[in-house]
Parts: sequence; structure tokens; C-alpha cells
Amino acid sequence: MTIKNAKDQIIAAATKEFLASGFDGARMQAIADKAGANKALLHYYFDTKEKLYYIVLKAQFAGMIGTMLQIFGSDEEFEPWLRHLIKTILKEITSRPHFSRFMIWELSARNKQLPRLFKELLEERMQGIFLGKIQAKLTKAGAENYPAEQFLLNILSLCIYPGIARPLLEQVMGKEFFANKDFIAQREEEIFKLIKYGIIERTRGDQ
Amino acid sequence: MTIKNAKDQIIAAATKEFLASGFDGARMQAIADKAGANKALLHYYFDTKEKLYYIVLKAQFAGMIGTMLQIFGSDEEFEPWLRHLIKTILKEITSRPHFSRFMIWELSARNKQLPRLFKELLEERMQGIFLGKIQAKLTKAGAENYPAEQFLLNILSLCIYPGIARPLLEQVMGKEFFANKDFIAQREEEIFKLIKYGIIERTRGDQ
DNA sequence: ATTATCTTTAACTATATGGTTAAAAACAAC
DNA sequence: GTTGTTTTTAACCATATAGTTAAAGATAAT
Repeated sequence: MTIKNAKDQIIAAATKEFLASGFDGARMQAIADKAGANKALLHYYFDTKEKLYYIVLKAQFAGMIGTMLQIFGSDEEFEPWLRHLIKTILKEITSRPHFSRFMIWELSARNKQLPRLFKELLEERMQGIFLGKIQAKLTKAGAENYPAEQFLLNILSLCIYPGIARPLLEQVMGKEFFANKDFIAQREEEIFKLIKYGIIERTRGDQ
Repeated sequence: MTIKNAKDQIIAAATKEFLASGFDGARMQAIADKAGANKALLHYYFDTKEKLYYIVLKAQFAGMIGTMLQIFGSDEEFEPWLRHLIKTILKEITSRPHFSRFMIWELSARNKQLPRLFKELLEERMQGIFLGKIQAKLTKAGAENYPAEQFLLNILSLCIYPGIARPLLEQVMGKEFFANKDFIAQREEEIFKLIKYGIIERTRGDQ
């Protein structure tokens, strides 16, 4: 592990700045400062703000897809798989709180090309096998008639939303609730049970 | 219902622009155009972009709180209340897709005063009665030991997330899934069952 | 040592955009 | 029709910021 060179430092700084502030809110000067470099060097390596942004964006897309593939594609039985899935997504959200928020905001607020770029990267690495894998897990659990799409929506919603809406939710439920050391563990257990009893046990053997 | 005067038209236009693009992305000229007015008039009435933004923001906060109070405070039995709750939130999200996204983004990306402003408006109209009302409903349903905070998290997550993450989710699950005429009705039924079997039936009579 | 690459400095340009102004015009109220 | 308010016009200013440039200096590779 060598000391990062300037190019990598700039990318790291740009990532922080773009994720926290979006394209419009990001400042090239702030990126230079964060990277311990100067504006001239940013343009020497990356030419324009847009190009730097797309490099960051692609890396984020790719990383996200990698994580998802890893999580959803594992070989376990249903219940351990589900626990693993929930734990990993929750960990991802808490360790990088800006990321999901950024994806959601930029994909709707910015131009219409972003969703397409995302889809291209998605298809490059997993040609539609995604929902299929979930369906296979559901079958293993005896809930083969439950739609994989709804399953995915439920899991992502329950795991991601509290993390991204936290500044808002803290005002309604009190900061202490989120600050609680066991919050993540409790939430993990809660989501697991919700899925287990609300989907699997409920629909087992359905036609 | 008279024809709106310019001031109201400007506020309406500003609301659209700010919700869609955030403070940084919003353009005063775009607001003027949308309102069928000119920049000079914007400043004649509202002085600065910030002031106009805070007027829009306060109205949005207030509207949101009003909706939530109305929904969560109704007098029904648990199951009709739950159905009503889910239906109303889903309707709100689909009819104003930019709103939740905007709240989440701006409350984290912009300055730290916004969450406080939100909390002040919140407390003005409902001094902590919020979680209490949910707890009362849970008691009615025989699930008095289930934490109201978790209930609120689950409901909001399941109802709101798919709406705000839609541009992203469409790429994973296909546009058709969301475009389906019955998507909302299916989702409503799905969330209802998830809560009913995953929380209420599961925890009934718990210590 | 020479060379090529990386990095800094510091000035600069161009542009977008928020904000201002003053006068005129349109409109409404009385 | 006089008066006060609202709205337009069209110019303008100030500032922030993306982007550029050229020269010099530092660093690494050969």
C-alpha cells in the first residue's frame, strides 16, 4: 500500500465533494483543497468538471453494482442469506451515508442520460440474472409465488430509507433513537422478522 | 377560484423549480419564465433567492406536517387506519414525486439550519403527540409492546422509498413494473399485509 | 546529467447568474 | 382623471466560478 499519488487523491476528494453536494453544489476549488492540490492540476488530469464527475459517477455505479452482485449472488440457504443481505446493506448505508442519497438525487435532478449510463454498466456485468437469483432464493424458502420485484422493493426500502432520511427523521423521533449504539442491530433484527413473518411464513405454499 | 396574481404564480413556479433542482440547481430566470414574469418582479416581491427559497420551504414543511397530522391522527380502528395511512402516503408520493426527494437531499446537502427550522414548525403544531398516537393505535391492535419508532420507520420506508428511488429502480426491475396501471394498488396491498402479518399478528400479546 | 513527467504559482479570461436600478407602462381604486 | 400599486423593459453591476495559460520548480527515470 503506497502513498496515493495526486491523481488518486483528486479522485478521492472529488468523490467526497460530489457525493456530499451534488454536481451543482460541488466546487472545483473545494476538491483541489481537499486533495491538497490546486485547480490547475485538476484540469491537467481531468480537463473539465463534467469529465471528473463522470469518472466519479462510473466508479460509484460500478462499486454499487459490485456490492449488490456479491450480496444477492451468494450461495447460502434462505435465512442466512437474508440476514447477510440485510446486514451488508445496512453496513453500506451507515458507512457511506451520502452515497444512496446522491444516487437518488442526481439520477432524478440531473440530465436523463444518467439512468442510461447506469443501466449500461448494470447490463455489462449481470444480464438480467438479478431478479432471477432472488426468485431462486424465494423458491428455496417455499415462497416461489411471491414476486421478486416486491421482495427487492421491500428489502431496499427498509434498509436504505432510514439512512438517507435520517436528518428529517431525527426531528420526528428524536436524535437519541438513531444515536443508540444498538440501533443498527435492532433494525437488522426488525427487518429480518418483518420479511420472515410478513412474507415467507405468510405466503408459504401459496398458489 | 380567481385567477392567481403574480405573487402566487411566482411562488408556484419557484416551488416547482426548487423541488426539481434544489437550491443550487434552481435558476431565478427559470422561475421567472415558469411564472410568466421577469426577474425584476421576483426581486420586487421577494428580495433575494434565499428568502424566496425559505418561503417555499416553510410552505412545504407545513404542508407535509399537515398531511401527516391528518393521516396519523384519524379516529379509525387499526386496520382501516393502516389502509388509509398507506393509501394516503402512496398517493402523496406519486402525485408529487419531487417532494420527498427534495426534502431528503436539501436537509442533508444544505446548511445545518434546515433541520432546526423543520423541527420548530413541527413542534409548533404537535408537541410530541406524534409517536404517542401511533402507540395508541398499536395498543388498539393488541401490539402495545411494539415500538412506535420502528413502526413509523417501516411505514415511511415502504411507502416512500420506491417513489423517490424510481429512476434507479427502473433500471434494475424494468420500467414496465412501475408503469403498470395497478402498481400502486398492488403496492398498497403488499405493504398492508407485510405490516399486518410481519408486525401485528407476530407480536400480538408479546411481553 | 539529461529528460520527461508531475506539480505549483499566479495571473488571467469568459461566462453565468444573482442582484440592482430607473424609467415607463399598465392597471386598479377612489 | 388622479393617485397609488403592480409590472415590464432593458440596461447595468458585482461576484463566483469554471476554465486557461505560461513559466518555473520539483521529482523520478534513464
